[in-house]
Amino acid sequence: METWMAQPDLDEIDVATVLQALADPTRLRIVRLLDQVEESTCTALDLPVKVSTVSHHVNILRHSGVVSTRIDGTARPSRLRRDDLEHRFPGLLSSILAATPPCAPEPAAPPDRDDRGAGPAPSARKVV
Amino acid sequence: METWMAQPDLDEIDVATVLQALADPTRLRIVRLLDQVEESTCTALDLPVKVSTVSHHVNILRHSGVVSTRIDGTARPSRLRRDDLEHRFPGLLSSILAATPPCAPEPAAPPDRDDRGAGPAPSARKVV
DNA sequence: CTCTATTTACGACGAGTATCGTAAGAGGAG
DNA sequence: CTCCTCTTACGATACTCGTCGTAAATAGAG
Repeated sequence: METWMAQPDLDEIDVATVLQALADPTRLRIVRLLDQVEESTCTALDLPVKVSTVSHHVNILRHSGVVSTRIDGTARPSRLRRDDLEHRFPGLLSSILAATPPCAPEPAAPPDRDDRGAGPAPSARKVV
Repeated sequence: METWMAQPDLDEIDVATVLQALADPTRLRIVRLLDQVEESTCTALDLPVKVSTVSHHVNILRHSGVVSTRIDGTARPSRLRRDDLEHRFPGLLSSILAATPPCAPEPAAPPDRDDRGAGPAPSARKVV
């Protein structure tokens, strides 16, 4: 039987907390990496910060409900809670991952350019 | 001809900047209010902070690309850039607004400090 | 048992920022 | 014109938080 670390239940996930968790660049990068490798430990993640800092960020991501962490001996591999987040906030995580250019290998065609319908066009208006 | 304040162009909107803008509770509340009233000035928004602070937050929201501000005499009514955001990050803003109840109580984050718990598997994920 | 590798808890420090009060522009009313 | 309201720019302050180094806890290997 696999053991997991404590994490918020599905209906306990707060959108404000999730946004706060995803607001940090390092944490957003962790989410991007986990989107690619599916599962990884703190030391395996290639990040420009120390491992203790990575552990701190993964904790925040888990407490916010973004990732879940499994206990495997001394290792703590984490993965994205894709289905949970998609069920709770449909389209949120997917749009964030799709819109992230730096490490995204362009999986599919970018969003079609349907020439905005009613959006403000700053260039066509007087801007102060 | 309407005059608008400077704002980032559609393809200049960065998802990390947007997430950082939406991470603040006061700004998220502003977004919620603008979702209901469609357009409002800083003084008209009912918020527990001073007007100068509201203006500061609206500036951040505009620079991140979340809202656009019109110049109407001395007034500066702002509104959500719904179509732009939907076009750039499909499903992001809508999922956030859908997950945020209009009169939601302040989410006091429960101090779930049970990190090393190695507790039972989360009920949402049945593990072996 | 000892030894080592992995992870996290704990302070501590520094940068970023949310908030405020005040004051200065800007535009409408009289 | 003057007066008033709305908005924002500017410091100043307090506080959150991202980062680090160190140490403790855990589990596997020898």
